[in-house]
Amino acid sequence: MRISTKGRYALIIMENLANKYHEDRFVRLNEIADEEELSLKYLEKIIPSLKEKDFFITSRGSDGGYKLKREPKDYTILEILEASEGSLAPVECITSNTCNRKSMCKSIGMWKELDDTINSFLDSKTLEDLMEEK
Amino acid sequence: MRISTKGRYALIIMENLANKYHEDRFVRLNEIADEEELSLKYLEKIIPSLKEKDFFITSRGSDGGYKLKREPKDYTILEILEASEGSLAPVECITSNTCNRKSMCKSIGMWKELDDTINSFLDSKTLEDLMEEK
DNA sequence: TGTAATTCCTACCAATTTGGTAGTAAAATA
DNA sequence: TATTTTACTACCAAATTGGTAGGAATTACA
Repeated sequence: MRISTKGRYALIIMENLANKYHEDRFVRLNEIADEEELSLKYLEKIIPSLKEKDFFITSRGSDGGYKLKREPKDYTILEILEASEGSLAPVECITSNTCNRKSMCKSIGMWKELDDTINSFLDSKTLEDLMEEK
Repeated sequence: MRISTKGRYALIIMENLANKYHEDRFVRLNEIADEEELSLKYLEKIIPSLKEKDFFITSRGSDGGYKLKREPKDYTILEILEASEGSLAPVECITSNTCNRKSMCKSIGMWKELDDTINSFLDSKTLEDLMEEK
């Protein structure tokens, strides 16, 4: 039941930008890739899902880059992970309703409780919490 | 962050046997496959990881099959899922210690808390809870 | 006006994981 | 000995994961 690199790297991008929030400048993705020792090209592929959720202000061209739109405390870890990974639901039937064992399934209630547990934990954590961690 | 069919089907096998616990007989895997509308051959592949944890008493040959060793209330959902899926840790570094970003990582504390949250929830649920669900 | 730097976009790809199937050996019962 | 069942091993196709590559669009600056 793993979070993939997509979600983990998305969190790293956001956390890197959070630490530079008060510098009020556009941060190049290459700067993040260098500092975090990750591939620029791969980070480029993770960015669109975050941008879609309106997480940052971007500037293209020379001197362009990214900066957070809101304050770090106003991003929950849940919304960042859901943006990059999709739903975190432990079983598909919670979100999709397409299971044909539904009538006989005795586990669905437990899975829903687990999903709620995970979601409410991640919804209670913000980017700021990660910054204070260090 | 999905539980795979291995874990879900393991739970189904265990829950099926739990409902027949008081019948005190060996239940053929084919009976479970039929009732749950799952492939016998695939269930056969899930069984060894459960057997390894000493979850049931087995009998081979004609009239053979499986029955639970302990009472349903004495199996936690956590141990069943861990037996079939391996660790449920949301990131590898919690269990393996092989991450080279470790010194700079600001998320590890949060991941550990999430792991604890998931584990303690699943440790609080037993096979019996699933039976009462229906 | 041209050049460099940067985001944005699309296509490709190898390795791993997932979700199985198939066949046969070993054991137990009748 | 025949039948039934678990136990074991090998194989396999499709999807997912974790990338790489290349170029177009956009902007700042000399």
